[in-house]
Amino acid sequence: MDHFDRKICEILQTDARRSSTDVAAQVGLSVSATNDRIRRLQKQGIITGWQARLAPAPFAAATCAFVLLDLRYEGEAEAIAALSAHDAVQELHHISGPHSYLMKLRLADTAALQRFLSEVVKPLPAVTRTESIIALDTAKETLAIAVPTEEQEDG
Amino acid sequence: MDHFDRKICEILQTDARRSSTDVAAQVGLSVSATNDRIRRLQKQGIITGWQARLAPAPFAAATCAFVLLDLRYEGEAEAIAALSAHDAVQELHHISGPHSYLMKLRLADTAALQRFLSEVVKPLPAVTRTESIIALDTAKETLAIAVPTEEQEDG
DNA sequence: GGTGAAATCTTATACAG
DNA sequence: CTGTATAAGATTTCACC
Repeated sequence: MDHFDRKICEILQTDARRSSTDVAAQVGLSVSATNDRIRRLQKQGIITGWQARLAPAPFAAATCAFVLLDLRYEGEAEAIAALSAHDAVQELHHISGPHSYLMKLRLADTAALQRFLSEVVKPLPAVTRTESIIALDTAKETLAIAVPTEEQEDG
Repeated sequence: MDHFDRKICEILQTDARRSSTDVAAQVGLSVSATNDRIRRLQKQGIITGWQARLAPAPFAAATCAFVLLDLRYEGEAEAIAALSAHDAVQELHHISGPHSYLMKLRLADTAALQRFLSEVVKPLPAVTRTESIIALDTAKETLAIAVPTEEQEDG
């Protein structure tokens, strides 16, 4: 993980379809060295995947909601596995504070949220309570992380 | 937006680097038709971007936190713009319920969170109160949305 | 580690059917 | 939309530093 790797990651995070020729020119390495590094970054698990971002609206996923979950210990693992398997569930975090988990959902509308809660979440025996928060508007939504330009003590 | 478009989106959401030849073979169209569709999907704003997913740990972004923000109306827009500009801020949603906004952060550690709150969030005049939630463990984290196989009344 | 160039493979464009 | 042809461009491989 040197300066070149970070620059490659930064470029590909923004535009995964940039050609190696292009990336090579921007980072100041040869095409073959750049390709080697991209392959190595994938193998090391630093680049974990390549995805096209899709607009939610055309796929009936315009409504974003967060659900705070209270869980009892018995059945917790099963509940988390079941929820993670749903493709309406975009995020599922075990959290600090009074609630157990925070779940982010993408659904067609509030009716679909109601259906998801009553048909998927409520039937899980571990779930004792839920608290839903609707996202009225989203100012920012990305998985991109900051790629520092200077060296760090990680990786 | 027909069956072919949805299948193309589904494939590219999972692997943005799949070659057109590959995608064409999987959806059952010619390479030229597939390329035309990919270009059209981008132009229509259905495919909004291409990104490499990066592992947070090697970039000192291993800590994920959610911050509930209470804002007063004056200066709200400026505060949201300022927070959105930060690359530690991955998500920023205007939400229903007692709090105004929900913000998702990725930072090196809790010390960095403390610094972000005191140096970036607290100085914003619109912010009246914050409540931080630390993600102890993340079971699922994706921006992928469900691509229904059947026709829908959207787009 | 890196380079550069040839060989191979992929993609883009255009057009006939 | 399919299929083909051609041109442009990308990737891989390899000899060499």
